[in-house]
Amino acid sequence: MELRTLRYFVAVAEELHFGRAATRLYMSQPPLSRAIRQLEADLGTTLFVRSASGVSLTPAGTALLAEARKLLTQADRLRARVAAAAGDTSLTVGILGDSTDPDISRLAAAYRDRHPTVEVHIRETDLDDPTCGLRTGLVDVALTRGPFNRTGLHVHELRTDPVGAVLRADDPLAARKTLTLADLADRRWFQFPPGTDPEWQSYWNAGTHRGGPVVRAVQECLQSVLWNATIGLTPLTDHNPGPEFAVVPVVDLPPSPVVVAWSESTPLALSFLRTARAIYR
Amino acid sequence: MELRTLRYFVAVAEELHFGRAATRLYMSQPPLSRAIRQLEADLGTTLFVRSASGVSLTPAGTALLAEARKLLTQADRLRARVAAAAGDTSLTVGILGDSTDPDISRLAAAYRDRHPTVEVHIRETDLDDPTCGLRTGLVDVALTRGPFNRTGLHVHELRTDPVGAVLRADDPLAARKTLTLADLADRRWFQFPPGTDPEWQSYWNAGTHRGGPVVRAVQECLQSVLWNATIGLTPLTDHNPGPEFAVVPVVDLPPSPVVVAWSESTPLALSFLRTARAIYR
DNA sequence: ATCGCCGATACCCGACAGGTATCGTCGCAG
DNA sequence: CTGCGACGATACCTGTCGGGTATCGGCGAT
Repeated sequence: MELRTLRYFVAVAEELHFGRAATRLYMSQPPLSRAIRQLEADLGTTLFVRSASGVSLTPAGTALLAEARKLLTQADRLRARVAAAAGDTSLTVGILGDSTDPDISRLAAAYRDRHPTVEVHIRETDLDDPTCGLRTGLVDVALTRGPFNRTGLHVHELRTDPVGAVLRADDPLAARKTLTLADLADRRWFQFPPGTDPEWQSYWNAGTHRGGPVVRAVQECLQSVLWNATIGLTPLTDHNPGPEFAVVPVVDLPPSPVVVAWSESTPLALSFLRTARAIYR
Repeated sequence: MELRTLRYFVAVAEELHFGRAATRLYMSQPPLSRAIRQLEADLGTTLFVRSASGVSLTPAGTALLAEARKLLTQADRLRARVAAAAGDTSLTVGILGDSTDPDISRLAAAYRDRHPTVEVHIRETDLDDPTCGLRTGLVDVALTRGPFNRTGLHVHELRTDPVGAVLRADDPLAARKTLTLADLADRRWFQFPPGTDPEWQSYWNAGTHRGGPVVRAVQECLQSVLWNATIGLTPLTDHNPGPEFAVVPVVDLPPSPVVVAWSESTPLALSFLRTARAIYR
């Protein structure tokens, strides 16, 4: 019997529906069903009555619901007490300005939830510094994208996304299902400001130097796509930039990694890494 | 943060020594160290000060010790409440008379601990019924050895032990490191009473019928070794039968499985299986 | 200076928690 | 009564993680 299992149980007991509970828990239904069965085996008792007309609680299930809620809130209190005893502290997180990833808000919520007394400062940075100020000590931990020069930094890869080109919706290439670099060879790309990390710069310009406007932020990049014949590149997530744009996968670009980076392995930095891994699982 | 991790933490905090805590938890030291580090990362705080002169608690660790103890006792209470709501019930466990396995007492302790309100009945059975009365409904679940006729039964294998021959300490073969069936060909073996499960009988007589005394229990078998030139077979565990005997591995006998068997998959039977698997891990 | 204790590290492996695809069953509508 | 949709269960695959053994490194004691 673990706390995770009890959280699963509470979700099912509140929804009285395995599918909805699974959605709420950001997981699929079969492992949830299995976990509940295991909990039943663990406690030696049936907790739910599964019938075609729905799911309901047995007496033991009702008792468990009350007890599990108490236990889980006490577990939350435990976190708070330990954090208080550790002395309140603060953590500065750098994120890239382009991060429109919906998971980020989930991560922020989860981290504040697990570490309520830690003062979290968010620092958004321009596109020219993928380390978000890690080296200059401006931030303790960065949630960003690779690749960049990682000497002296710890880096953990969370996920990789394929990369696509951002085009105006009326661009002749916008209807294509996929693109290659050759299709984009005659377009102007954007440039990074001087001083930008070379690995990063080379990655987003696909290896060669392209004459185009200098951009510092995603918005500038998009504007540049709208007003010039400029190419924008963006990771392909399920987030869409807007109806006036089309995003088409570029098949011969390597995928772009989402990473957590930090320079000092303090417990707080590691705790951020930990919840990030849990969210991006 | 899971309950298991907190139990680990409490053990280390009480012993202030990773090695001793690991022993107490029936595990080895490295995974314990790792689990504590993960807990520290999870909470975002250092919990122990590791120095060559010993391990001590940080303020956060001290706070966690108190809180974790409370949480764990409440978790135990939760089990009890759910069991009470489920209505008290009873479970009859059959074990083979020969089970001198030290894990069995640990299993019994763990099961009573996890299911305090379940009335557990133990029924020891003779060597002639490896199912311990499962088929006749005398027991709900059996902790026994294979192989036996398993039609209509659910069987889960916990472990397999190699098999050895029990000899008098002054037997000429007693000094050997290993034996083969050929070495034992001229000895008399024991016989099982009529009605014994055929698979079981064939296994412990290594396939052929051997003329020898009929035995019903391990003690009879050992007496027979002492007083006749009879061969006894026994699984090789770290338990020793006594100084007047020698146990020598027989290399050409298949190993003997320790199993849990049950006929009705009731929650209580499954709960017994679950704790057995946890103990015999 | 060396030895020994003890926690950390490195590495391996089996178990398990997660996923997708599909099934079985029951209620309901036509 | 038959087809269909909803929903939990089952089957199966895969990556992660919790367990193990072997070994290292650092500090204290003799």
